[in-house]
Amino acid sequence: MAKRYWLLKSEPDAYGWNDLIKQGEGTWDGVRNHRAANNLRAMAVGDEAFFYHSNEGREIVGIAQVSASGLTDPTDPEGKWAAVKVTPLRKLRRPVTLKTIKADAALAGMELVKLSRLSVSVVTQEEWAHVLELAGG
DNA sequence: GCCAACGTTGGC
DNA sequence: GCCAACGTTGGC
Repeated sequence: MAKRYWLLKSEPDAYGWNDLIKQGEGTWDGVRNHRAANNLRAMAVGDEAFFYHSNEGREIVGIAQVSASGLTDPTDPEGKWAAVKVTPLRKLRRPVTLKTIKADAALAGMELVKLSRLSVSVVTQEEWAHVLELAGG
């Protein structure tokens, strides 16, 4: 299957891009929303994901790559929820803010915009390419 | 700090 | 099974 694209949201206070850089690899767990969990389960190794800072910054700061998929959430005692591992791929030349995304007609349909509380969302190939353009490549 | 959106819970 | 109440998230 072709590579797919995602967006991972995190509060920089709790776990930011710099934390991912520092650790080299991060486990994406603790997701307790069914739609977000479904997205997690759909991820495959090699897929790429925007790393978005919520609350503080409110911008896409970098790109992460899925390094392990289909894991069971280690923070879930019942083992029902999913998790993946990601590694930092690269930082964006220019962060792309939520404001910019909302103001851009080509990105108005993003799951991030439509379901603002979703912590793991889908990014289409077109949206991915467009955000990269805004980021200066 | 406020509030809208959404999910979950619990009474019926 | 419906729906009101409540809690949480996250943008502003």
